[in-house]
Amino acid sequence: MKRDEQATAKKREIVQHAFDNFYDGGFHATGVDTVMADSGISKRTLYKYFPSKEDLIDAVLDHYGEQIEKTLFETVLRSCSDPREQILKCFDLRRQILQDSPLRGCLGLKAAQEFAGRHEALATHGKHIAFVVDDWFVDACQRGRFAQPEVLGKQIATLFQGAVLLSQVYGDTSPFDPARQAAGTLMNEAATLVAEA
Amino acid sequence: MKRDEQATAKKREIVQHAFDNFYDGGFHATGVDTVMADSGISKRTLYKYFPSKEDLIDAVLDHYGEQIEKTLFETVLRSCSDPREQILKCFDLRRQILQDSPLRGCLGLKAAQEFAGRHEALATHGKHIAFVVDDWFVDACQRGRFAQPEVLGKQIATLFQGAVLLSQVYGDTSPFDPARQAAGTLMNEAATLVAEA
DNA sequence: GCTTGGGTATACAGATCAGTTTACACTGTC
DNA sequence: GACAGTGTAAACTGATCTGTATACCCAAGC
Repeated sequence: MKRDEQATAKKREIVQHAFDNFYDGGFHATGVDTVMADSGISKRTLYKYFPSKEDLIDAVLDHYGEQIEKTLFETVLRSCSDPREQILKCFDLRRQILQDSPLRGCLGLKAAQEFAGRHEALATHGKHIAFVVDDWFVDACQRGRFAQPEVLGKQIATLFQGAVLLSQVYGDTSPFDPARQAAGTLMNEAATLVAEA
Repeated sequence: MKRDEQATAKKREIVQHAFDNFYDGGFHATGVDTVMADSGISKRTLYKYFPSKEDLIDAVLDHYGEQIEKTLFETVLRSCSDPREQILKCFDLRRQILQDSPLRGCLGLKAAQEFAGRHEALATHGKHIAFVVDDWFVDACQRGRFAQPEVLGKQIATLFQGAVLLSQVYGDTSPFDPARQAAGTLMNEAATLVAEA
């Protein structure tokens, strides 16, 4: 393996471990030593790739954002073309991703919570992911030609984020059942309104 | 003022300040020194009333739980008798409580997030408040004789908690608008199902 | 008026954590 | 085979945080 390939591979590996460590233990409460021990790398190497803990957290949030955008939304867009089905599939796929570790919630919101008023750059980075989710559902509702797509999109996004959150509280993904069903009901209602008009 | 009265008053005062400090800054990231400085008390006094930071956090969570149960739910129950109106009023009142500081989210969920896998007692205490919210909405839906009250109650609770959460992200309480509206739509639908049966 | 409980101020111990530095080992390239 | 780049291991600095201990102050109650 070439030097630069090795470097990016190592970097990815560190981010992957840090991702799990921060996700499970929180950003403040998890020390860089934990990440080091878990990744099996020395402190010097860690600080070579990531000049500060802040940089590492930033990379972890990027990784999470990509997971949401690529693994969730892009997969859903490829799987079917009907916006209504896409929205419901979003609930199913998010639930599946969360299945193995339902206690973790949303890392973006976790960052937004922990860094609010303390480190605005990282808080904003975390919030950005929540905005992406909101926007995606609004966009899907517009493509589906529902009545009041902005309102409906935000309603579904609220159900979606609420289900992720409550999965953390309940320790399982059962909150996705009523949330997904509610999304369906709201879409039916919005479709009826359009048909009547 | 008698000694014991003074003592409980002082304790309440400390809890009130600690409540704001932890709410704004997080439990891990906020030191007892911050609480001391903000309350204007010495470290010795703090540790006389609360033998450890854990005890202080526990008292703060109790305070928050009481605020939710008394200031929110009991007030709503007194204000009107129709369960449907009570549920909608819940959204309005929660929004009003959050109005001055919409960035804070739910303290119970904050505790559940921060202490998950690190301090189970406090994590459970935080989660308990979320369960209370869930149960209250399910109970209200049962009193309202809606179809599938358990499902509807959990759907409304998901919207409610999601709105609190997204208010934090958006920095204002605007997410309550679509969430409240969605709760109304879902209740209409459930009432129609009952009427048809 | 003296004691006693409650208070402040502050220094301190012990732990933890971010980040730096030093010393040393391995490996691909010329 | 020398060398530069990359890695580990580990000691160390300085800051921060929880919790304790010491010394002193004030006001209520007998």
